[in-house]
Amino acid sequence: MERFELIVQTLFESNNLTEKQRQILKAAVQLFSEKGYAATSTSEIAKLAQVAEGTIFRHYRTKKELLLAIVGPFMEKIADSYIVNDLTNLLKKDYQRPEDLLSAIIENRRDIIVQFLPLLKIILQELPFHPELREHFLQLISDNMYHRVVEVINDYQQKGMLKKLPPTAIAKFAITNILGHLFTRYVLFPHLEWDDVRDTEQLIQLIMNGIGNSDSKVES
Amino acid sequence: MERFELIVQTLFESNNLTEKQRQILKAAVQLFSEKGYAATSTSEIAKLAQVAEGTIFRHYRTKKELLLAIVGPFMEKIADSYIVNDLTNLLKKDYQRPEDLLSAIIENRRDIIVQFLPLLKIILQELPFHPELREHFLQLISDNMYHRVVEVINDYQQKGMLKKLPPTAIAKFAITNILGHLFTRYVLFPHLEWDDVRDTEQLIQLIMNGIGNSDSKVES
DNA sequence: TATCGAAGTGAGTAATCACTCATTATATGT
DNA sequence: ACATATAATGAGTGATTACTCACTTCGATA
Repeated sequence: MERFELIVQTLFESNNLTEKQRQILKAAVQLFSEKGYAATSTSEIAKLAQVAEGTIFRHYRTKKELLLAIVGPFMEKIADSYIVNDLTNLLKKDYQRPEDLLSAIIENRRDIIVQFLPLLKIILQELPFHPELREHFLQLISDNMYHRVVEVINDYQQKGMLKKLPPTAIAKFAITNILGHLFTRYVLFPHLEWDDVRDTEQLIQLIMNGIGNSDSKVES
Repeated sequence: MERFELIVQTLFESNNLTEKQRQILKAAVQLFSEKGYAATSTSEIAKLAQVAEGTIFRHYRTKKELLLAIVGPFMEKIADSYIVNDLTNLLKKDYQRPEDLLSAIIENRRDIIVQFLPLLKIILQELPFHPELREHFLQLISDNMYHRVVEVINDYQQKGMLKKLPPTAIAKFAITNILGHLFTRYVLFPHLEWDDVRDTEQLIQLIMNGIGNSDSKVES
């Protein structure tokens, strides 16, 4: 199954969509991610979806509603189920060393980014221009993820495995490095040659040096 | 002087522009950064610049040429003079401790980002859709900055102040953290309350823990 | 098989798009 | 003051935009 089809299917599996509706969503995801929302016309979408232009407006009253019909469910479903649940599962496994948890998180995040890259590009592109999207996004993070992360960090700190810095600073540092790495790897320079195994190991080591307690430091 | 005027003046000080031309560039920078390039019409630009729409096309044959007339000089002048020269000056000062150099770089980068935020937003927005811009950008970095950075890292490593990791890994780690921090600080969540002094100190400490040699480690 | 609501169509809408061009205003050098 | 060039204009261009609507097709149920 091709890329955009997989995205639409994963994202709208619960909804029962018409064949034409799925084609519209698929075409919209592709064109929005390739050309940007504003630079994509509804006639283009209709043409690529092999659908009359009127069919688009039967299901989505405006072009923006089509965008929200794609981005909204992604942020709710994916950001909610994938990210939160998967992260929770990761945290539940009670990795003995924080670096093991880090490693699991990175691999998990890598899969999501690779699979949903086009959707992430759309969101990154449109977030600055739609304040309601930004707030929705922020709320998802602060409501669901923030407390869990702080909890886990506290836990590791009490076990003496993390420096006694403010948990928010540790979280921000780790997230910045993980997302920064994955962003440069898959968004900025995906065509460069990468040694993923080595890079990941190096990244974890650097992060752990930053936040880990010296007593249990990893030897180079 | 207002924000966009300052940007245009700084960027085109050497060129002798007509008053109308400066108004056009100023309006274009504002609208492109606020609404995005594709979502901004030439009639809007003309209206905001208080200029006939034809005047725009007297100076710039197409809308895209207007975009390149803004983004190109920024990348050449600013990225070349500001970033490269300032960084070179920073490096020349031979900061004894790498954390002092880091601190200076962060403050320097902060000023640039704050001053040219609208232009940076335009570039971040349009980079994915203009391969020639991306290559130009990449070349500027790899040609001018890469070697200098590696040199400095080597220097500090030989003085025993940095871990003997590959200089590229150290550079990537430091850059990721600095840009990641400034990005979240000024682009993602500029409206949140920040304690810049404390945050910067904390960031430097975390970075130094990651790459600094344990012998000369900063005590918490 | 008849019925009926939903799905799909495509020609048509006014508005707006980037861009042109003949004309007018302004600046400069002599 | 005059000539010449450049800057600026704004009405006008065809193409394209998001979107509408009267109509046809489809599919399930009775």
